[in-house]
Amino acid sequence: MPVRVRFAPSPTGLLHVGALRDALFKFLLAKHEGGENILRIEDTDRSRYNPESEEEFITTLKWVGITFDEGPHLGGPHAPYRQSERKEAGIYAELITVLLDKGAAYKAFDTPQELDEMREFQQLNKLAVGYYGGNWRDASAEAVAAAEAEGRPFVIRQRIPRGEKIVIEDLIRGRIEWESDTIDDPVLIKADGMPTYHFASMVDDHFMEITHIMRGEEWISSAPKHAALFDAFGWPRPIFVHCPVIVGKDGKKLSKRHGATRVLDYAAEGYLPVALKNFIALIGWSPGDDTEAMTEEELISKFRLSGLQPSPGRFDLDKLRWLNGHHIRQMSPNAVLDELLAYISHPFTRTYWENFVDEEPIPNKPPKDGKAILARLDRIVEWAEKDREYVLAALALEIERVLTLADFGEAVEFFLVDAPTIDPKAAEKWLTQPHAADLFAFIAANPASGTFEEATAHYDALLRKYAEDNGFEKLGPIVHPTRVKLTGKTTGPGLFELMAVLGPDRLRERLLA
RNA sequence: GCUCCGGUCGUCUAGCGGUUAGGACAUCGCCCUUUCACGGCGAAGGUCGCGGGUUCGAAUCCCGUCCGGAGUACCA
Repeated sequence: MPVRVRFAPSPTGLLHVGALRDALFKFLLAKHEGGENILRIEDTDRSRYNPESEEEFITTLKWVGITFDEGPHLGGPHAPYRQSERKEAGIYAELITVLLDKGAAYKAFDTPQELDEMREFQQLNKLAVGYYGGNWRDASAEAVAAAEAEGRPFVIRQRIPRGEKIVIEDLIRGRIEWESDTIDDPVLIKADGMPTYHFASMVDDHFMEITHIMRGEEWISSAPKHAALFDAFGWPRPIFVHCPVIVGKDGKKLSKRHGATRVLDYAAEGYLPVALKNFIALIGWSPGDDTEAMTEEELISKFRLSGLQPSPGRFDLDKLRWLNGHHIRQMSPNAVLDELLAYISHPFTRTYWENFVDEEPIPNKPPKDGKAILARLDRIVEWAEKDREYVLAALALEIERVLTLADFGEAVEFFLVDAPTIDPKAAEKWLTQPHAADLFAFIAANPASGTFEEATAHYDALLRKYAEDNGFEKLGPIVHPTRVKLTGKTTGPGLFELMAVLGPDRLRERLLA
């Protein structure tokens, strides 16, 4: 039987990294097993419904490269893929009748106030809080009929069996069991006629032939209800896989309060989809050996359910940054430029930086200025149009000293301006050297020609010759002033390479300025 | 309160009865070198939450305990 899994988000807001990990594991499993990955929208809560949310999901998933075989945007043999539409189609109404007829569900007419009082009483008496029968589980048919005749609003609850053990076999955690008496009777159909997750999701999983219910561990508590529901219908139970969650720095469930949890924010900050996938996959999963940096193909070929781990993991931004740098370094300058151009023009990159407020500026440094970051990136676009080869050469020199796509803006800036902004401290130290003017004139008078390699070798030899002729034992006093004059900075690519890329004209112009 | 899940260097992890407890990020040092990176090498960092067992032998199995987390909605 082919593996079939589903990513079933509730369209209430943004797609955050926790949900992404959930989606990623399923995607990887489906790909690895040659199975199917299904997208289903669980929009049964009308009060929390957010119409922009579904688009956010589709955009994010597309950016990150998680694909589906069936879904609302794709169609498929089990359409519709939105629960609100499935409700309209009468799927749940029909099935709840089956349950009612079997006695596996019952109507409950409790008012909200009654429910509140019940919980208050339970709390006061240190009892388990929940609906363990209430007034309606064992109500007579007459009482139910009378309440219904009065037109009183009701919900339909699942009649959890009593006095039994409910056992599930979780693929990651093994056997988990509950006394059924500790499981409360969940609402299956709300007063507005909409099904709850507990009902709609299980029904859909059954009819969509889902083989593995993969979800976050926060669902373990409701697993016995779900198992009991499958049993009540007489349906075979799918395999339960309760994945560990990703938690924030404080060890609590990751939420919007922890800052950048929106996946598209990572896109906007210049993280590569492959790096994000690689990183996210490594929280809670490991290939079993020591490999960590993986391409998407490797991720797919190495992904096994048995590599899943039970304990929650923390989100370590440093490691993401390292991995992102690693993946950037795997790319050719050409591929980097294409990626960069796409990145810079993405609407979410632009809105992110335009509205960026640096909430945690690095001490002693000015806060990050989003608009300035965008301006630098735009310079790359501009130059790529008029001189792609030049930009490519500049990128090639910076690839190994960059962690995100956004970093390229600053890294490459000095190549793309008429005159570099000189760091005052660097100028004070190196441009005040007595031999500086003479040195610069000497270099300007001896331009290189030929290929990049030849030019690099030329400047290498040239500066060494200057050092020798003028009695400098070390190259530092020659190299540093030149670097500051040409780039405005004390750090950056090898000086000779950078000179070769700038070329004789720009060199002369900057040196003699 | 009740129910369940989890617990190996700061962080992510390997480990499945016999390992000097391995790797990665971060940190520090050295090498490379014109700087910054990259890369290479190395160091520091873990009494495997704790306490009992079982065993010749336990991070690994059992019991207890502590701590952390989740659920406890007509949300998912």
